[in-house]
Amino acid sequence: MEAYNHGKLEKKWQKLWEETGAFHASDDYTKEKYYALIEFPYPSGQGLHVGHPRPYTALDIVARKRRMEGFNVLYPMGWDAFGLPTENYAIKNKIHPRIVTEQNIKRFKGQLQSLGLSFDWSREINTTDPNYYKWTQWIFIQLFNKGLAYKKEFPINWCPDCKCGLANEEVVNGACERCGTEVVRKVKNQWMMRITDYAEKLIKDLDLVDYIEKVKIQQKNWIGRSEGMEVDFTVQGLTDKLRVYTTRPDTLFGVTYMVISPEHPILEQEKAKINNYEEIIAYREFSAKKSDFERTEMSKEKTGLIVHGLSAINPVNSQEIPIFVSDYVLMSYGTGAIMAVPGHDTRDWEFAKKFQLPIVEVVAGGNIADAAFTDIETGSMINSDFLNGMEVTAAKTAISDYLISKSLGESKINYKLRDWVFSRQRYWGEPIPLVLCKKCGWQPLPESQLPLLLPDVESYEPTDNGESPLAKMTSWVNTTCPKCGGAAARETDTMPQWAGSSWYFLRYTDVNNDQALASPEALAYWLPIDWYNGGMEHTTLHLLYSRFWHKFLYECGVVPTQEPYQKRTSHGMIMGENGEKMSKSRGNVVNPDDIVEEFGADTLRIYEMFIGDFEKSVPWSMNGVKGCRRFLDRVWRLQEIANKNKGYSKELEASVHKTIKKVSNDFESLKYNTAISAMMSLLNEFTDNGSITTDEFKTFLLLLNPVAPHITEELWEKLAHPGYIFQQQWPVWDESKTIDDVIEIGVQISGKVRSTVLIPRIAKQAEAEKIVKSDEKIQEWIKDKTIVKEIYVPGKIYNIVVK
RNA sequence: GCGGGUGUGGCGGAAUUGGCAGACGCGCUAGACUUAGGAUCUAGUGGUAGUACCGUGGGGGUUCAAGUCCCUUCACCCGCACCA
Repeated sequence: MEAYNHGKLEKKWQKLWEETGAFHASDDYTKEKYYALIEFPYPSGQGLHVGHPRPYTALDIVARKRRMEGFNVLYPMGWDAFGLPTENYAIKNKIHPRIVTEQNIKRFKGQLQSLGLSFDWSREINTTDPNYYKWTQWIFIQLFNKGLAYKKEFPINWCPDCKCGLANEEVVNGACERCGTEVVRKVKNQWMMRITDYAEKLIKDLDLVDYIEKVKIQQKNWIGRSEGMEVDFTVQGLTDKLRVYTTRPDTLFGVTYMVISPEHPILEQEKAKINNYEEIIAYREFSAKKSDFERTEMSKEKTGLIVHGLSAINPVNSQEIPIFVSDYVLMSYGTGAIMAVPGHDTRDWEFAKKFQLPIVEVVAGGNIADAAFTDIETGSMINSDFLNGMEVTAAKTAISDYLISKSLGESKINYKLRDWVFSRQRYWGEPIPLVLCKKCGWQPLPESQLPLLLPDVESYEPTDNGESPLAKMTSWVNTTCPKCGGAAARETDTMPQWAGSSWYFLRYTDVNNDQALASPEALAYWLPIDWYNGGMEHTTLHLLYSRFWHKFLYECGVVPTQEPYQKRTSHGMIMGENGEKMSKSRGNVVNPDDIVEEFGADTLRIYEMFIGDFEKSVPWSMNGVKGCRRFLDRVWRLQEIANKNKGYSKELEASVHKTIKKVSNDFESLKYNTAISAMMSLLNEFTDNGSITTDEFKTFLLLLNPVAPHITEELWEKLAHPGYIFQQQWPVWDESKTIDDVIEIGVQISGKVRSTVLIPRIAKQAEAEKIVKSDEKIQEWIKDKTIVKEIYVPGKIYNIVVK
């Protein structure tokens, strides 16, 4: 028997798969389809990380199994190639980002192909390809035409190092997600996406899909829906009311002051009446200078000051109350003004303590001298006139009805979700296909002028004044208005990286279409994506953005489904051997190329699937890799004990059927580790048995094939089975054969296992009792004891309680 | 602070409805074969003081029976963070 030469054999089969187009999805729309998708990678300069193959292999297993089950499978791959790291690298090394991207993709693709992943490479896409981003631009124009893309003066998160604006989602702990620099506020004129219009649908339609629960919860938390009321407070001497948002209208009688945000417009409007206006402006500037991080840090200590000259009237008890300015009230949420109920809101309580404001108890049940009582489950209303004695929920309804009937307020739903800042002042992104005409305003390019190509520039370095590098290209910027033909200027900001990834899964269905982003037939056939796997870090960014675009395209009649992804799962990270995150600086990075070279792709694939719970982070283990290689060596040596007999032998039949069942089920439910352990166990039985039939060997190879496609293909060929293994049928199990007639059950004495007995699975109480009591050990245990009770659970346990 | 999650051998991890805790793999120990072994094979491997007892973060409870259910408590991880 020749040795298991993984290098030679893996290349051989990869070449054959490629030449025969083995994994190309068919355009035969009459077959039952299956669309499996993994998040396409950003082709970074570092090359593939051992974390990448984990999800790719997991869905490769599903894709390969589905093909064997007769489905027409689409399992595509592409490149999310716009983005900052490439641009930064290009600037540093004076190479055009396009060249850098090409090089990186070449490397990534070679690495992925060496893993034997069954991607349909004929459908490869690249977000930086003009034929692709033509449609990204086209979608942008549709959004613009429907008023969902708009330009706005907006204080954005600005990274002084990247010289670029960031979306809220890209700011982590007040620092830039990419480079870690502290983010500052900067007011800029930005393109925005009205994702907030879809807030309700983005929450509600989670009911239509099968996502792992934590993804749904995170999305809901991020959108942050809250139900409450807007209530009008009269300001002394003004006709305009001061409107607040509250989720606790029931505590209205406990309001002892109001707080408005330092940016609240009333301050500007009524500055004549405000005696300490200068002081307030100084406070506003002080707050504005604080970074997000400082704001968070300082949350322990409330700051602010009273607005002299303005006071408000509580609409339910006509009490006059002071108005304060404080930056704990945000202009960007609700109305930028709150009614303060220090007795029942922690922040108001802290503020009231600091400024020695009265604290009134309106919900009995807590101790408001020590802390605000915020519980809404227990407690009843006091000091609240007609609400007294009611439970909180009842009081909410009563006060709402009252306020609405008196036109003092109205019900209101608020969301934490903000509109999506869509502009980037960077070169390496999709140009925004709009021009600004002095006469006609912002005008979209006609479709015939798409794609609007990213021009070659002399220098693509970001500018210090915060403008895109494209702004320097006057010959490109100056153009004519598509509407009136007059002089106009192009938008010079580019789109964020999230743009290209918000719809890429649509393009895979019909990659070469130049009439539409994909044909309606292709979309109708392939959508929705049956199984989408990706990282948890994309739950609030990519997943939300792409669902938003998809919903928009659904309303435009472009796509046939409300939701893009039917099922979403998520994988855990692979950590370094020392349990820390893999990074160059920690020196614990494992390069997949080295593993493929030394042990083979099949070993790497098995290892990454066997390493642990797919959803959890796990440390890398070189010894674990070796163990998986040993397993494949033993699989290879099965040749030595294979005989020519057909069918399953009596000794192994039950185990084979059980293993088919376990592996089939586990592959469907993210339990790749136990599927592999089941195959290892079967292999152990095979070797213990000393001989296996052709059919036992065949079944084993078929089960292993999705995980270890190369070695199984080779052994299939060596055994002279007809065809290729990837064309075979997935094995089926006979349920009746998985059930043993005689089983071993534990026998307990007073709840402790003292012996085991072999017993017919369907044995009745009397029969079981006879078998159990003839067991020597048990006889010893029950000797001289009184049997109090006997419990027999067929197939499980026999318990004798003695005294 | 809020939301979500996790605690099981030396390590990664298994354990349908409560029903033999530790599958499978690593590591370790002994032996075999070897000039040699980081190869392969065989046997063993939760702890302890060897027929027993103790063991699933800690404490309490329900039950004939608890890793699994209930109460309580601790530790760690992830996400959000003044969202009224």
